[in-house]
Amino acid sequence: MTTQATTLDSHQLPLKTLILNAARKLFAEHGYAQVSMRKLATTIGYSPTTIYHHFKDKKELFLCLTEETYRDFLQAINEILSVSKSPKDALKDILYTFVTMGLENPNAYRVGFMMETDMWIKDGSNFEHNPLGKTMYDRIKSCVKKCMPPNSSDEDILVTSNSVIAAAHGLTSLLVTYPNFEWGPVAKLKKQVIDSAVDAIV
Amino acid sequence: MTTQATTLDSHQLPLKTLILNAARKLFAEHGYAQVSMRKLATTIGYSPTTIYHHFKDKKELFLCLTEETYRDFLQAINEILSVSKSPKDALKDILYTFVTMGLENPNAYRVGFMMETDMWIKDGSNFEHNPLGKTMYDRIKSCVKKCMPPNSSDEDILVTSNSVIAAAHGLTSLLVTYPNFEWGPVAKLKKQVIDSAVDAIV
DNA sequence: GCCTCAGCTTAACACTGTTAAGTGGTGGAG
DNA sequence: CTCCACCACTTAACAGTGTTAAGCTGAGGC
Repeated sequence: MTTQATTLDSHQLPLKTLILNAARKLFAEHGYAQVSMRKLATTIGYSPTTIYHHFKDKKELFLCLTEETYRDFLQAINEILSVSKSPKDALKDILYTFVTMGLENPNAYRVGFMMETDMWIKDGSNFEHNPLGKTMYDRIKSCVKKCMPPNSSDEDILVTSNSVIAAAHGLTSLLVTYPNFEWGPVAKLKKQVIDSAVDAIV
Repeated sequence: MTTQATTLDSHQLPLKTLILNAARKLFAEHGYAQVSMRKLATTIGYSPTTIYHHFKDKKELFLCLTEETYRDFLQAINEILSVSKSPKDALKDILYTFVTMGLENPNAYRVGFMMETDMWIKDGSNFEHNPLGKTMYDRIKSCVKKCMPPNSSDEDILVTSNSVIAAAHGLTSLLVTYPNFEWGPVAKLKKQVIDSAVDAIV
């Protein structure tokens, strides 16, 4: 560990982050399935096997990028929450930022929120299993709670929170999946989707 | 064409539909990437090459199934519209059915509405390029239009229609992607998402 | 009986993720 | 200075993928 760091730092850059940077770029440009370990290896100028010395397999490499996505989203949410506003305004802000960040970084969004990793990665590693992902979800939920009457049941809070998230996610995933469709003015769309979801809260 | 039909009908079943049936089942069970042409071939008792005599490649096979999905959804929508109701009730019905059908047939939904086929299938074959998919979309849009004031602008109609669709799609895709997450009572969730989206229409 | 031809198969190509085994050079010990 | 250990890295291979060129086979028409 320490020896590795010294050896590599003296040269240029930890190989692990070099791999991650290249992978992020390639995945974002071509998509997960289109990037082979060999291609990734040649773009960084190493043999394929070298990657396997830093990541168990292609999935783990992919999950490292997922982790980063969750971290970014969570940080954005925390920043919004740190600036005190009315709960509804904060919630709208969060959702708006969520959608905006997703559209700015479509591949990160896909990786973090649109891939049923359980299907191919047996040991479950979705947002629901990731601490950062879960924290993110809980932040939104507790913000929704603050928008609701104090005597609301847990079930109502859960359902309302999930409804609001579903609306925001629906918009983002549609725009990310079909970017060329005639969606109309995106800003208006964002506003309408988020407002109608949040304003529907009793 | 005709000779093929006679030859095969005399035996049992057109090979093409036999392939489609097997593929639909396998894709639904294991997912697109997990089903190889060889596996598909062995389950129907033929050599892999035989499949290529009926479908240009794996993508085309996949797109045939997509087509079926759109057909099913469109038919359901048409049936709802044929029973005359208030536009808002019809719209809610349509969205509710849309979500329900998606949850009942997750893999068909994924195939039809969650895969950015443009990314891997160059000659564009998403719902936006598919006549049935487009018709489906237009049916919903015209139903939304009927829910709005008669003097609404085209842009408003477009945005409102897309907002409503985003909400329904968001819920469906979330439940399909993360079926094991604690979503709360699904029926309630469906109702809340759809009602708040539709009732937000001015 | 022979020819045609459709339906199907065999065998191969170029790729994929992944790993066992090996290489080469640098750092430290004697 | 020599030798050894170790570690970053590579080569070569395995088993699997989508796909296709070429060949087989057996039934129908002349």
